[in-house]
Amino acid sequence: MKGTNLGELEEIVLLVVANLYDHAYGVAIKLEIEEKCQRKITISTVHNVLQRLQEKGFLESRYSEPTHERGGKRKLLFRVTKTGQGALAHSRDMRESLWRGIPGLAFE
Amino acid sequence: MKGTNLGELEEIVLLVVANLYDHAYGVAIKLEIEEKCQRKITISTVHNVLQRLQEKGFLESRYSEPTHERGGKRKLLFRVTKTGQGALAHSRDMRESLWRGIPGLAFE
DNA sequence: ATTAAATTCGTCTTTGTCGAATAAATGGAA
DNA sequence: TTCCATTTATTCGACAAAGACGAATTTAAT
Repeated sequence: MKGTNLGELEEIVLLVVANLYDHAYGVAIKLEIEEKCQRKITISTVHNVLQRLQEKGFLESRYSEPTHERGGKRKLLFRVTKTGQGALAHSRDMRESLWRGIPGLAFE
Repeated sequence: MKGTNLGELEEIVLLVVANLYDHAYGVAIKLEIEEKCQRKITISTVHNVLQRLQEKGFLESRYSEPTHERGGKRKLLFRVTKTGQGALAHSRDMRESLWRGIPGLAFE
């Protein structure tokens, strides 16, 4: 499977990065996941996934300037690549088609 | 994550079982995945996932009668439980809300 | 017996998860 | 003004869960 597919958490992280647009970095992503997905997650888990997604070519990153505040070191900002957008769309389309194929009786 | 969450493949298998309604067993599920998801998968992978989904309470199973054909041994037929339906719906709703939250600029 | 359809077993890779270590910036105290 | 405690962030190292496959086993028909 290596490289091509999106894991369950990987997909969520990708979507959340897109949601945060210009402000997607570790802590913000962690908080957004916990709020929008009702799910606890640690910051190291988030960073781990971010790194793998970048290696797969689904994310790219750049450093921000340090912020003028206590401990405000530079952040690693992420953005979804075209490839990443494609993977997300593919995954969504596939699932939508599966949902459409479910006969009424199956869920009664 | 154990028990509660749906892995990427687990979700697909669950949806495919729902698609196949009364005819969901190993081989049929494998073929349906390959056709609908454009993705190669072996029969043992399918069975492995089916078993895990059953242990999690998302699937239930029963044996069919042997079919009257060469080597036609009884099939293990699967059906999505109420719990499974709930997990699928939850997963879908969460992703839909994330998609809605993506600002136009993010994907330009 | 041989062949065919199906499921189970054992093993390995990839993803998911976390705690602890490290890095960089600020604000005070000596 | 130099150091150190504190704060915000990322990286490292280890392990658990999920994904994947080949080989073995079971059961039925020829």
